[in-house]
Amino acid sequence: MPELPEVQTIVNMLAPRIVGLRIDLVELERGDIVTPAGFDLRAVLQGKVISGLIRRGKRLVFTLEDSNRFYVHLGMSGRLTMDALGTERAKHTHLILRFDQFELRFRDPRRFGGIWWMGSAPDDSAMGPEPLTIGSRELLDRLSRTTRAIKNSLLDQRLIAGLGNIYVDESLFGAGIHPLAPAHRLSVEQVQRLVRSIKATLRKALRHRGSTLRDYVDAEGGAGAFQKLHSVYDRGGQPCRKCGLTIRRIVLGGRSTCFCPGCQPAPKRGGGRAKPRRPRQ
DNA sequence: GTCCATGTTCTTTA
DNA sequence: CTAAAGAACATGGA
Repeated sequence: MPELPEVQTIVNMLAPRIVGLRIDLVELERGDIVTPAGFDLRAVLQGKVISGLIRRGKRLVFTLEDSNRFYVHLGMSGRLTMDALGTERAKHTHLILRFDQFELRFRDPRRFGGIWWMGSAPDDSAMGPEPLTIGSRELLDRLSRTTRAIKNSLLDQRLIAGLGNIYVDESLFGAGIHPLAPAHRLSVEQVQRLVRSIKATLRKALRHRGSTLRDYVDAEGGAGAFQKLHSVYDRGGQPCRKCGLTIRRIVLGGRSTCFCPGCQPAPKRGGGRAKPRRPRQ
């Protein structure tokens, strides 16, 4: 469900409210949402002060006063909301952090999300660079190493972190690039347009507090509004807002993919740039 | 009953 | 061996 704009919206609302607060009580209703398995979250969280909250990719990374960290990933159906004490807890609420004036609830019916304990170790995850600050040179370099379709490449969090199905489709539309175009065959100009489109798309989505298609809500339970402005995502069969042709929906890597056949012409066969560089050992 | 869903990871195939 | 494609995970809504 939540991609970079949705996760950032939650962080923006949450951080000023919880940084500096002490976790008075930890209630873990389902232990199996915690990684590593069997880890005693209450033992390391209860009584601690939260000293920081940032977004990295699609993760919400919490720092404690003792420099230990953990992150929440919302998966497909996860929600992280601030709720009044004593109010009814919705089904599938798996973790509650109680503060003095309210509580933070993690709810996730499908349980693709969860809590990951990071401890104090440096972040050695293989996550790719942030899309809002990546340079076109760096993206070009990364794309040049894979023959996969650009759509699949941009969904790979190790290549670039934070984009999901919605914002990849929207960004490719903005750049006029067909989702099936092989990543390593994109021209320098195409990658420059792509980086500009990714940043413009994400910034605009952030201004509208993300996209709500079914599950996403912000930290106060409110919906986003960017779904009303989507150019292609979830618009298969409808007319393109730019050229009027019918938006097409195909399946790529098991994910629905929407694009405009007029604005995003099919990739040329052959030609293009050199073969992908084999990573040197 | 069927199909589909904003994501990630493990397994299988080439 | 590696890279890429496919399947699996769990629940709910149309």
